[in-house]
Amino acid sequence: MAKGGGLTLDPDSTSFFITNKPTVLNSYTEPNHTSRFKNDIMDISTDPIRNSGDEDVPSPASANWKPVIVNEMDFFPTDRNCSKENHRVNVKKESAQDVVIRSLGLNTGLNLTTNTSSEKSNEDDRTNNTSNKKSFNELIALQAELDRMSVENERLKVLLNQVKDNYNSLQIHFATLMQHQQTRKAKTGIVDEVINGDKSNGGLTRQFMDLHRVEKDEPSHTSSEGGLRDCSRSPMKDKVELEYKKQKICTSSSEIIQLDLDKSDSRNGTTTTGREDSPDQAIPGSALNKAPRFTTSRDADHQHSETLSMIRKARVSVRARSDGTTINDGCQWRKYGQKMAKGNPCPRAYYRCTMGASCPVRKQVQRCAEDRSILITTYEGNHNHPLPPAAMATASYTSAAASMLLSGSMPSTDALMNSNILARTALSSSPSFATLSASAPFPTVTLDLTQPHNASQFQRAVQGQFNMFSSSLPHFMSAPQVFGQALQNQSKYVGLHSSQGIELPPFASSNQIHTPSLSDAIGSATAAITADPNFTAALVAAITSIIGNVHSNHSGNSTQPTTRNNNDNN
DNA sequence: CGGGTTTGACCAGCGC
DNA sequence: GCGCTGGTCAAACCCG
Repeated sequence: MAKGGGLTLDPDSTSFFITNKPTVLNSYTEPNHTSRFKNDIMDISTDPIRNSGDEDVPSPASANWKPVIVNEMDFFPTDRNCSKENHRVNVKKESAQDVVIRSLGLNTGLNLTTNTSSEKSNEDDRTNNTSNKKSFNELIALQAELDRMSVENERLKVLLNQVKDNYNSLQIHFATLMQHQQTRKAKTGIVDEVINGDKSNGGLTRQFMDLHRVEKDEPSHTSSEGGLRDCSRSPMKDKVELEYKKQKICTSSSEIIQLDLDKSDSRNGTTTTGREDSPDQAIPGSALNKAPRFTTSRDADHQHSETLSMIRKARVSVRARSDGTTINDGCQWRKYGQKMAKGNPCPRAYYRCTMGASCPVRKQVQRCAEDRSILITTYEGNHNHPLPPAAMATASYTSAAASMLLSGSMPSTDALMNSNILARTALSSSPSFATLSASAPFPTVTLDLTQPHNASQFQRAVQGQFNMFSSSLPHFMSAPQVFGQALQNQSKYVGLHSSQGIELPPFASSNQIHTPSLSDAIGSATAAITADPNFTAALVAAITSIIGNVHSNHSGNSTQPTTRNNNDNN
């Protein structure tokens, strides 16, 4: 490009390159022309323009001819097709841009003239200044354009986030409406005792029922008055929709706490019925049994049974990559059936927990039709027996489902708040990580642990909530122990225990194992999470289990031993 | 022999 | 009412 060296301007990087050799300038730019000095500056002797006898350009042989030595520039090397006039030297002309720049008082600060000849310095400076000012204008324009694009980019980002939020909200709402339609057709004679029961506790729930009715489109709902609800409405749907309304309306923690407290009134627990498969025992250790009692026992019984039955049907589905027939969740299962499910060539296996005499917990295992390496495990119910620490994660799935799907049904304490926050944090941080489905037949929360992105995001969510939890964790379940147990579980998967220098029995109690520091645990958990999705599943459930424990401990109204409480003794 | 798995049958819910 | 589908049961079978 530059034959004799000099100064060039890289149009891409907008930086100047100074070469050693001065260049004899034999070209110039028309005042209003957008082209720049050409890089293919020729030697005067070989310049066809000069040889053309153009009278505007003095010949070297003439007395007036003075070679103009300036730095070679290449502002726009692609502009190689400009007319011959562009190559002429007319340093006495001043471009309009120069005038503008000078009138604006702009000082490029660029004095890149390498020519030391005093008699040519003025012309050199003028030529350099002209080109530099033009380039400076270009820089300013580019910078302005860059700034404008940045602003536009930010605006689009905000717009995208808004669209995503709206999409998620609509998705939840759509699922709710679908559930509503199905339940409305299915149920015809349900007497609304929930509403009646809420009359005794300030009517805050009523407000949401009314709000719900106001927002409903169906005339059958808008026409109802005086606390009577459409008989076709199922409590399940109401719970789901209430949660949806809550997420839309509540923007502060205090609001959420208040609402949760209100809901706890309508659902406080009673003693168990003793039926082995009763919902009460299906949710052992659930905070449902420990809520403050504000309503009559009849209402409480009814609402309690409804809610428990509802939660009994809530499911947690975990998608994780596994080569085995099932994921190692620490529980003992007995397969009692296998069916070919519609739409999936892989059979669905049915398992029942055998760790308890009449444990109601069951799970379904089926491989993903699209990706056979993904194992979809769906848990249902809660254990009614003590569980080893390694199985604590599994024991918590249904509680997590209740928290995420029916958080409005949970009696509220600050711990419950944490539970909701955790669920919402996971959901909000990565909508693709956990998805809620209120569609028939059962409300299901799906944890997708097949993507490392989701796992890491949830890990961050858990880590973010960790400090909040650690301050309220029960004394018998310190935060490091949580991760310790999780790490213990993980160690069985990937052999991390060897790195810890300890050997862990399969169901070793927490106080027998090495308790890592918080930072170590988090760090190890982070590494483990990214290494094994199964561990992420365990960690998810472990955290939610602790949340449940915290709540149970805070409520202090336990009427029966629970699975988690029993585990807490470890 | 006990515990777990397999597999065909049975039942209930739902849609047409 | 009928067929489809999901879920469960239980006898037969397998395995350590």
